[in-house]
Amino acid sequence: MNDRERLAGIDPCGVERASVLDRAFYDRAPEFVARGLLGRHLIRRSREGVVTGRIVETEAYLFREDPACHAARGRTPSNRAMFGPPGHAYVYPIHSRYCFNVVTERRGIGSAVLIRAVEPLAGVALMQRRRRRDAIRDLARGPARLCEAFAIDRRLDHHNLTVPRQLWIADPRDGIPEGGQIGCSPRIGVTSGHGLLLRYFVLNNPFVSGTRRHQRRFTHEES
DNA sequence: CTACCGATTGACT
DNA sequence: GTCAATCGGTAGA
Repeated sequence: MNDRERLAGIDPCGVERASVLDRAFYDRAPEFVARGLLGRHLIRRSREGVVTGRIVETEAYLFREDPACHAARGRTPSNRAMFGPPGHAYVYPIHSRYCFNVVTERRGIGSAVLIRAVEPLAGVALMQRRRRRDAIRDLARGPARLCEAFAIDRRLDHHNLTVPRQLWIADPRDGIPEGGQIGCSPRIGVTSGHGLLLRYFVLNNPFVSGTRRHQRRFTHEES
């Protein structure tokens, strides 16, 4: 980056550095990060082109008293990124696919936020090619579909999301209904920790995953 | 080494 | 709604 670019706040890719979510954003409890990510834009730049999507569904995974969290039984070679610095990616394989998380809280605390769905914005044709599917609603509705559409795999495990390179999340929010009300429910697919309401989603957004049953809003009074 | 399993998806009734 | 494919990670012999 030369001085002119530095002064303009522009990196060599032409992206405004100020628009990228920074370390401080991720260095908080995962419940806050999960809610705060709704409405932000996920951006993936690769040799094939650029794709972007609005984050509409997330899930928090807690370091303590959360049996569904991959860090619950300590460090393993596979979950190492979870214990690393906040704002880095934790990408792990499941059922021969991938899921993408952002690491939260300080180094040594194994917590993260799973990005479950985005609403496609730019690069729809590229996403359709990667997914071998035309229906826009199904391009990134679900964590593994999202990874396929955005070409996210284990090579991006540990990737630093706080610089605008390959994969990052932009600061501006949009697409949240008036009043800022968001949905809250148990997490999808987990075999434990069902009493925890750690899934967050944009209400009435058709790009949120799950069936109609999953779109029901829970309150903290019910189990 | 083998056995088991999952934060999923897509096809099908 | 149901169900099976699929394979890396993990635990245990």
